[in-house]
Amino acid sequence: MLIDLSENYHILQSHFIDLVQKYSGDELPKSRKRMFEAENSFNTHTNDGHEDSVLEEGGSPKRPREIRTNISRVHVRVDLSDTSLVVKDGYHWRKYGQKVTKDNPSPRAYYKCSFAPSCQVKKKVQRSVGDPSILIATYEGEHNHQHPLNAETLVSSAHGAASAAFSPGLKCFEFSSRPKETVDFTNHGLCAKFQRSVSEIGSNCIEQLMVEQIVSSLTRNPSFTTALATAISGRLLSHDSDQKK
DNA sequence: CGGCTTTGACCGGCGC
DNA sequence: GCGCCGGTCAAAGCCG
Repeated sequence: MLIDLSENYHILQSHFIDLVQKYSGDELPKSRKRMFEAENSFNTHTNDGHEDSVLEEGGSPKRPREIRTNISRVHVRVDLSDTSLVVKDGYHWRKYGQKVTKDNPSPRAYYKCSFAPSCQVKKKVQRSVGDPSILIATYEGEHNHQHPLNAETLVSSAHGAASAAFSPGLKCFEFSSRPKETVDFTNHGLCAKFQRSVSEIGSNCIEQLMVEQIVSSLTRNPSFTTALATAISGRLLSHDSDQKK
């Protein structure tokens, strides 16, 4: 399992590097290119917790900027008449700003997690330029507390995009890498219903992406690998002692 | 009264 | 150095 996890991680990493190289040319407008690079640099740290950026390896060494972690994006379909920039994901957010950005006529709202004072997770919510009925929520960082509504679910252990995917109240989740694939979360019930929704859509691709997201999240989490290694070694030790008996 | 939203001001990074 | 722009701050206002 560990080998599989590790291989999947490296496959994902090489795919990502390919994408970065593909889009690092002059195809994007300068402002968007900058945004693209900044956002991707947040996603390119290694699974041992170091913040080495793939872009920094090949790019300019100057700019020892703050590198934020665990960027994930959630797309939520809302009523067009609903002008509030609110994405209900179960967490408690405090709005601290709103701004109209250059590349989008609809304002962008800025939120901080207010459930725990020490939690530094931020969220940006803005309507999609192409489809105003879709709200794009960008999450930065990871919560250092359990989910307020369903601490018993995967949410408390999965990170980043995966935790966003399992958050309750979402009407729709969209993988950032595949903008056209959406999963209906209108009904409550989380994982079981999520799996049912996936099968209803009949797309193995979505399931595969989900698995990849979770694998990526778990392999990034050092405590998960430590716990897994401890569990395996404990099981082997007990198996040894059983055999000796 | 406390928590939240609104909104103009301010700050810092980046390109020219 | 200057201007643009995204992100953040903080005072004022709103609401339960």
